[in-house]
Amino acid sequence: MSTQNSAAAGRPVLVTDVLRERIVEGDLPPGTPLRDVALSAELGVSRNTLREALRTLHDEGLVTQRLHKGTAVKTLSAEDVTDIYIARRTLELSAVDASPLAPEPLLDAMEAKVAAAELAVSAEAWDKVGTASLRFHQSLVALLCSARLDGFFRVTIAQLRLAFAVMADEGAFQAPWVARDREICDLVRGGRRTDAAAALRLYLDDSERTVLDAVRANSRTTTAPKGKR
Amino acid sequence: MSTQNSAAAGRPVLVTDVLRERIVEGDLPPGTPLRDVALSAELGVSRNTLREALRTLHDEGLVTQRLHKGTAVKTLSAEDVTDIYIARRTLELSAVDASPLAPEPLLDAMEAKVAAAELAVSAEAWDKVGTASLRFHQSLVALLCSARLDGFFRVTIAQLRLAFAVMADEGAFQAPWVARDREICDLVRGGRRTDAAAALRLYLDDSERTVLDAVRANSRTTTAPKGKR
DNA sequence: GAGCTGAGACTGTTGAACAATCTGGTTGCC
DNA sequence: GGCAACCAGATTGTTCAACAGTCTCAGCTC
Repeated sequence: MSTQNSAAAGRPVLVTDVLRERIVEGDLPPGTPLRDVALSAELGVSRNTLREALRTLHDEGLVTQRLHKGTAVKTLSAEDVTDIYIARRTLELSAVDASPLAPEPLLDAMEAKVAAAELAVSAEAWDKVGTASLRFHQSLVALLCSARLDGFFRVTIAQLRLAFAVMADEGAFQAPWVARDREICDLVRGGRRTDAAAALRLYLDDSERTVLDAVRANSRTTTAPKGKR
Repeated sequence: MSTQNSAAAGRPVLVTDVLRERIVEGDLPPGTPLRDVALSAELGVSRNTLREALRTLHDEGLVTQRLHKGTAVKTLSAEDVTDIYIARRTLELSAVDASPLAPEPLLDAMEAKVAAAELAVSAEAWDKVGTASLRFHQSLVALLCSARLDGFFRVTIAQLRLAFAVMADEGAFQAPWVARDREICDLVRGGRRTDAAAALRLYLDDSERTVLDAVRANSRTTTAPKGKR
């Protein structure tokens, strides 16, 4: 039902998309080895095409490749998380700073993302909330009007989802984040740049702490007690 | 003497490096078609390996790939240039802002890059000056202490060099930029963040204007007068 | 029980093959 | 003579089968 064959028969870009989806959705948890013979058979493409897809995912930082040891879904280290949050602070705070110059449609799009996240919360679709919230932050960065920064941020956020995948996302526990998204969004729309930046900075600090705790807890359970592999 | 064969026989990562070097150094000017059969023979690798290298370069934005039309060295548009300079402003200005928190060795490294650029100027090695100056800006972004931002900036700068490659880099014409690099570097080291940011902003504005003019002039000469392909 | 050895599995890379598509020139028609 | 259809060569996208190099682990020896 989940791992159907010939799901992506055809273009290699589709294979890449399928694998990326499975990875960021947590279907393939961090550490999972991606063996090309098995995967190429499962997806109905040749080994060469699959290897091209894996290389793209490697360039995006979603998998690790070691010579003659193959490919595996990347396990985020604590250093990775702090690195990612430096990038988030840099881009998102710059975006808030540049928000007065942003074209109106982009601000509308940003507001729409917050509304979507709030909708997911009220519908108690907890598995969708995290993604919806990240979409808001993506649309925040979009205020900078740089396709390159957008692309970089998208990849970075995808990597961050690797950490989310190992977190126990226990329902209503996520709702407060969306409320803070709304607060930041409204401050930006109201032109209160300094306040928005302050709120965003606190948000990112708290978020980083949460993710770091989860990653550290996960690294302990997967290395110390059980010598798995 | 220049296009030797078996120059990169071996690993595909080496093939990628060789091609990237040739592209950013202007050896392969923008628009040059990269035909895989010819290139794979020239570099002494198989077509499959070469195609993997081309895919990586595509992910880095150095070449364009269109279905059934193959790969060609990317020609930077005016939109690309403004996009790149938005990214430069975002990252470099953030770096200046974060410079008080940067570890001392990174500040030393930054100063060393400026010194290297000045050395190239006094040696009148004009072909090296542009690269040396960009290395200073790379080391400036390094103050942010994020490997991901470093990598993104490296790729972005490599794309910018596509524009440099089509510019007539006529010698001493480049020296003033290095002097301004020195000014910015000293302001950063002196802890005068605001002044450094102002100087950097003016620098980037002027630089963007120069590159934009060159790109626009180039696009006119390659489309309007001569219907060259 | 520690260290060596060999078999099997997997990866990295190659070369050849084939279908789909693009390009440029030629042919035929008006 | 001009224009459209068309055909052939070239190039790309993708697949397949093969082989050498490397890693892993079980079994053997001491």
